[in-house]
Amino acid sequence: MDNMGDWEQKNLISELAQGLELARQLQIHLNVPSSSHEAREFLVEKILSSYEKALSMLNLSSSVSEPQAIGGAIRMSESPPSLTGSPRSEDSDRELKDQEQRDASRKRKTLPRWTRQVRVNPGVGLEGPLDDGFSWRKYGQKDILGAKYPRGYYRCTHRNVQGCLATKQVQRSDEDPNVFEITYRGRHTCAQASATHTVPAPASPEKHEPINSVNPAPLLSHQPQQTQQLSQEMLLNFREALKVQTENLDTAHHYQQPFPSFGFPAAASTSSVKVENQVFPDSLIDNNFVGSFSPSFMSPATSGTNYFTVSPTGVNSFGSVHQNLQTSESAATSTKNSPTAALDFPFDQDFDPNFTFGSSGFFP
DNA sequence: AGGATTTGACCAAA
DNA sequence: TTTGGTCAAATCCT
Repeated sequence: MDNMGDWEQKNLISELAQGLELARQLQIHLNVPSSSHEAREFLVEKILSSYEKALSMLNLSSSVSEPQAIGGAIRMSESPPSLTGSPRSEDSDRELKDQEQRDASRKRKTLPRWTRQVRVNPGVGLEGPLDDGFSWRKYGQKDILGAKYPRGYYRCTHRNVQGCLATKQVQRSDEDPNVFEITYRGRHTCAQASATHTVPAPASPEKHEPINSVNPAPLLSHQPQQTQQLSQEMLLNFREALKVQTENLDTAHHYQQPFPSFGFPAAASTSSVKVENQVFPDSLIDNNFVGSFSPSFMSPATSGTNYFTVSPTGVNSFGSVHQNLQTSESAATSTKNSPTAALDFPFDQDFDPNFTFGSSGFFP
């Protein structure tokens, strides 16, 4: 991206101003014994997210790793240029196939990737699918050598139409089935992403997605097409349920990457996110506390790990109930429901906070 | 009917 | 040659 647009600049200023205001509020709260711990926590989170968001804005405006890759070296071969989304013809398809694959490979190398680990608490039933605001479509599943569970591959639903190259891989941990490693690649360039950031669309409260694929019972039903944003109400609830504990707040040095989106299991009571490859801003949880819808960022865990826990209560707030638990482990390739759960999270979309958690069969 | 998911095959990187 | 990632036809679900 080039320069920051006016609106971006305004957003940045507004974000910083908000952070300031929140800090003041926090100060007030600190002096008021009656103020609840939770309220303070919210404020802290909100502040962190405001600043993180501001940083990311700055970062995005100057850095471009992904976009560049996309537009430059990589070229979009994906789909036909047409934005209509019309499927390409078979013939041309064939012809393009080779090249596309090659390009894809190149992309593989070029696009930034980052991994997060999300822990889901089994306790509650399941997770509902939360949407991160992005729509993901599963395009493959593969058994990975040495891994107990298959890895699910997801790409942005708008790939063909808008050339959005964002993809993610969801791998359930062998050791702890409640932990999912989500690897994101590429930043969302689709309208959805931008739309999200700018204006949080009203989300449809129901976007629940089935979360897992591995459940014995195919319950899922909804598809990821959902809309992306959570309603404010949901966000609030969610937020309340979430507690972010940041261990390292260094904000990292760079927020260069887009945020991954990960889905969150609804049921999860707790989830921890860890950024492994560098620098990502991790932010995450948004707090909608003050009305801003902006997603918030958690702290980047630079080296650390960010955990965010979702209390069961929170889960309930989402209300999504998908109980699809499958245990599919063995089924290596069978994925049943896709996890595309997108949660619209309050994550910032600017960053691409997409968080979708696809669960492909992960939950027990 | 349209769109998403499943799943075996294909391809490239390691 | 092996393994991971993607494609795409078949199938499933709304």
